[in-house]
This record gives sequence, C-alpha cells and structure tokens, in this order.
Amino acid sequence: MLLSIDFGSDQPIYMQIRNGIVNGIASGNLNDGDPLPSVRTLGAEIGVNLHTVNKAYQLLQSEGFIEIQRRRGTFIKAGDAAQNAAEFLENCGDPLKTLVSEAVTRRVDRAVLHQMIDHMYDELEGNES
Amino acid sequence: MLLSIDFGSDQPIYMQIRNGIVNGIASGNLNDGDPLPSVRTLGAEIGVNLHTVNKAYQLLQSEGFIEIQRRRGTFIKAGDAAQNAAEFLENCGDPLKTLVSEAVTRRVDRAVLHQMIDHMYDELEGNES
DNA sequence: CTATCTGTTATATATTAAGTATAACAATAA
DNA sequence: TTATTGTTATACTTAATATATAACAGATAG
Repeated sequence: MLLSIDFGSDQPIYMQIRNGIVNGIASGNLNDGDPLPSVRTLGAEIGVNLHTVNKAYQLLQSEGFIEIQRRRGTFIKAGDAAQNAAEFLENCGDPLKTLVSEAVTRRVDRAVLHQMIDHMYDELEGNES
Repeated sequence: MLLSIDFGSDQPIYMQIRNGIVNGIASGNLNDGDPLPSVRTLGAEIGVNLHTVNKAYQLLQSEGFIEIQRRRGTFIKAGDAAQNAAEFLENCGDPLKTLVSEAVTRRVDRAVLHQMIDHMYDELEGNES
C-alpha cells in the first residue's frame, strides 16, 4: 500500500497523505513523471473525501513535489536541484531546532542523532520497498 | 525576552510557549528548580489568556520538563537521565523521518544535516544568550 | 460522437482544536 | 489579613479539518 492513514492520529489526514507521498518519492517508489491516482480514486482507496486528497495535492504542488495538469492528471515532478535545496533549507530550520532543543534537554548526545539520520538515509537510498 | 510569540504563525500559541521553554532549558537559561512565571503573569507579559499558558504548562509537565506545585508555583525539573533519553527517542522518530524524507527528496546530502545539527548543538551548549 | 475521467469550483454542514472571557475555589506565603 | 498560586467551571468565538453533493469544462478513450 502506498498510503496508510491513521484516523486516530493528531496529524491531519491531508498532512499524512502529503508526508506519505514525499516518503514515496524519497524511497524511490515514486519517480519523476509517475502518475498519481486521481483525487477520487485515492480518496476511495483510503476512505477519504476527494477534497481531502485535493488539499494534499495542492500542498504538494505548492512545495514543488508534484505537477497538477488540469483535466489530465497529477504527476511526480523532479524539479530544479538548486531550487530544491533552497526550499528545504528554508523550511527545515524551525522543526530541526525544536528537535535539537529537545535532544539537548534530554541529554541525548549529537552522535545519537547523527546515527539515526544515517540509518534513515540508508533505508531510503537502499531503495527497498 | 524569554518568550516571543508570533500570532500570525500556523503553530498554536501554546505550542510556541512550550517550544520556547524547552529551548530555554536547552540553552541553559532555565535550570533545574528555577521558577517559571505564574500562568497569569506570563499570560499578561505576552498578551495571552492564562488558559493558553496553562495548556502549555500542562503539556510540559506531561512531558517531564517542569513540575507544577499547586498553589505554590511551577518549576523547571531535571528529571531522570534514562527516562529522559527514552522519552526523546519515542517521540522524535516521526518528525525526524519526515524531515529526512524531505531532505532526500530535495537531494540534500546527509552531511548538510549533520552540519546543521552540530551547529545547533554548539550554539546551545555554548550557553550564550 | 459519446462516454468517461480529470481537476476545479461552489455551497453547505458537522466536528474539533484553539483561544478568549469571567468567575470562583482553596491552600500557600508574605 | 491579603495577595498569589494552580485549578475548575462555564460560555463563547474563531478557525481548521473533513465530509457531502453537485456541477463545470476540457481531455481522453471507445
């Protein structure tokens, strides 16, 4: 299954869809040009209204992850390398700072964070489903 | 100023208060046993209702960052080391995974993340205000 | 040409989260 | 005694989230 939704989560459904697709791109399950299910199809698959899926798609498009072609479909978009990096660096600061503050407060060594990140990179770049 | 609130942020006010205090502990501005302002005082300082501050305090207490003593006040709490680490590892997984997925999708090398984290650690442990 | 499918727009509604406002309680501390 | 503390209760407003239903209009496949 490409997407699994936790309806009891504190995280909004449209955000779970968004994160799931970003994760799909990162893991190599979704590649440049790949079509995404229509808002109706994906909504039916995961038991969610089409507007909720549409909200996730609009967000993903605004972030440059996908391209919505009206009346044709929605597709994964690779995007420009430099612009991608800039996009990431702009938005990762706050959540990362919060995370590091928590780690320092909990007396967790920076090496532990490095190790976790390396492990996640390896999992994603290994490209196993 | 210990706390600065952005009323236009998408992040809830009580969460900004929570993060600000966690950051205060991480930076060494707040230490074990230090008293926090009363819910009314802090609310008045930052222009927010006392219930909003109380919500942040309750959250911080549930996470083990502070100790609320009824009718006496609220104080920073160091907590147990092992329990602290466990608490962090339980809760950091999801947001970190999302962050790393975005980084991989944006073709940002893991070394960049390592560097950012080291920089944040240095800033916090340097203990300059 | 005819259906079907596409994202899109519009309207309406329900639920929950977030935040404020005001008042009162009861023990602590000055 | 008096002010301060966290707490509880009630009421209210606003915004975010999610669903439901319908229609639009071009693209696409039969």
